Amino acid sequence: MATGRTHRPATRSRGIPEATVARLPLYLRALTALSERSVPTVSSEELAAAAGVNSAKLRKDFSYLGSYGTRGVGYDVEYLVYQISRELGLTQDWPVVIVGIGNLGAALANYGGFASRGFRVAALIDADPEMAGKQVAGITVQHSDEMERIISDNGVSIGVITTPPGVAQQVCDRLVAAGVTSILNFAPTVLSVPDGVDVRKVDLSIELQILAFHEQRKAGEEAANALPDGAVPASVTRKESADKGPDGDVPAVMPA
Amino acid sequence: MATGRTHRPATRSRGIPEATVARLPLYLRALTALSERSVPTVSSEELAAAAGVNSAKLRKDFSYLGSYGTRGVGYDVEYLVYQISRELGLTQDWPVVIVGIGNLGAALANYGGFASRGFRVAALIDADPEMAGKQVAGITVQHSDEMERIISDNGVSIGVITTPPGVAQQVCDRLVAAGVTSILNFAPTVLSVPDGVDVRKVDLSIELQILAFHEQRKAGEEAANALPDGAVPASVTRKESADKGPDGDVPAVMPA
DNA sequence: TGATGTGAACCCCTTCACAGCC
DNA sequence: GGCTGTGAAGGGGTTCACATCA
Repeated sequence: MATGRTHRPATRSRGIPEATVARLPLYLRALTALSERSVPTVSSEELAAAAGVNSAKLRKDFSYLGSYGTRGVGYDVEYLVYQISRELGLTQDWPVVIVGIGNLGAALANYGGFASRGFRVAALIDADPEMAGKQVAGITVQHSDEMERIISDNGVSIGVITTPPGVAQQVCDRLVAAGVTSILNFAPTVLSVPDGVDVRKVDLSIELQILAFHEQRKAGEEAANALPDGAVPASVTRKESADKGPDGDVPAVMPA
Repeated sequence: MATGRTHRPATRSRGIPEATVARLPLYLRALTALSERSVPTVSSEELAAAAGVNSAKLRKDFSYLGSYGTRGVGYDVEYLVYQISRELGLTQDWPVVIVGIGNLGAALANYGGFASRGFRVAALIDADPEMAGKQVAGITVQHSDEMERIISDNGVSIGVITTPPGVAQQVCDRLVAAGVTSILNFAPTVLSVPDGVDVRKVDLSIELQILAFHEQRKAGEEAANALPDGAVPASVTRKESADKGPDGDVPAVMPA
């Protein structure tokens, strides 16, 4: 990077931007598809198109990992798959527990994409005694009482919370106390965790609301602007119109 | 804003930063909880804590909406709930269709948080003739053949895709052709859409991979770096260190 | 020749710190 | 006195554009 060194700046290691990390899985997926089609190399342009980003961004992202490409040629697909997998920590197996086996928890348990990439459902946990013992996705549901033992026995460091919002924080606390340091939260609640624990959230309702915001914009401004605040709610005429388009390409993320 | 005007800058309307829009649902949720407890006002500090952000950010966010607070006092809860709802377009009803009624689609259909906030499941659609006619979450599943008619008849502008990845793009194309301009994609695929159509994606696998990356960091480098691929991986000294901590509060989504 | 790797410009967002108002 | 609203500073991330090198 800074230096013109080619072979892995050695100590650069830290400092992969969070935004880049969030895109690595995207690149990996695109590369895996190419790999299955036995494509040997790709240019940044082609791969970027497949991943839905622009090529400059992709090259910059890869530059944080090292110089894995060949000028005038492109990137070796297999090699990149390996490097990104390694960077993401997917060369090892991550046991995961899912807590809260309702509709969503069961759906996730059945989700194939899990095992495909280094993740293994180590246990399904539910607070309902009725659920305990039942089979979901070929796995026997266990009662919450077992949570600490399960986590400890399996060395689980990643937990998925699919409980009702009311109990999400306490489930989270127990997971953390038992040794979990990464949590994927599907419950519509803000979780507070100690330093060193990562939380990512997935929230259907929030996503829909963001879409609604833009949708309203597209429909025309009359609606929202029509009423002098203190006043009465809208009527919202609506009428198509493309204009604004939040962004040419993709919506976006954001850090925390 | 720019001007010192107090009463709804009228034409300011556009220009709410995307990052702010993404947090409005969070504020709204916290405010709704306060409202249910009949709390009349909140300070930026309290509300920020409840929403998991810092107070400066919250005040800045609200400043894009207008001057809705009272210095020395705080914000009126009910008033803010209304203003944010209006801004997000939740004062109207948004009919939504869910395409792909497998485990996940069914789970979403059963998800309560839907109706609670201006969203209404107008239809469940599946390509499997076996599914058509079945009841899921109290709604009769309809066959894909009906898609265009359903969207048109109900004025649907938001679609949720929970199909297998292989058919997601074609489903997307049909939705868009039929008039849908906002899509929430749960399929692990990059969707391409024309300008003016918003896509947000929710991807379990990507979230887990991001967590794995950080998890690997916490665990120390030995593991992944141990193998000398094409050359030698890094040594990456690193040693715990809370430092970086992806963030204190909340993670996020990402574009398409 | 052609595509990578990257400094530098640019832009958006976050954070600070305090002026302004109740 | 207390808390909002906001210029200004600071950081990150994206994009540009080109030097670099197989």
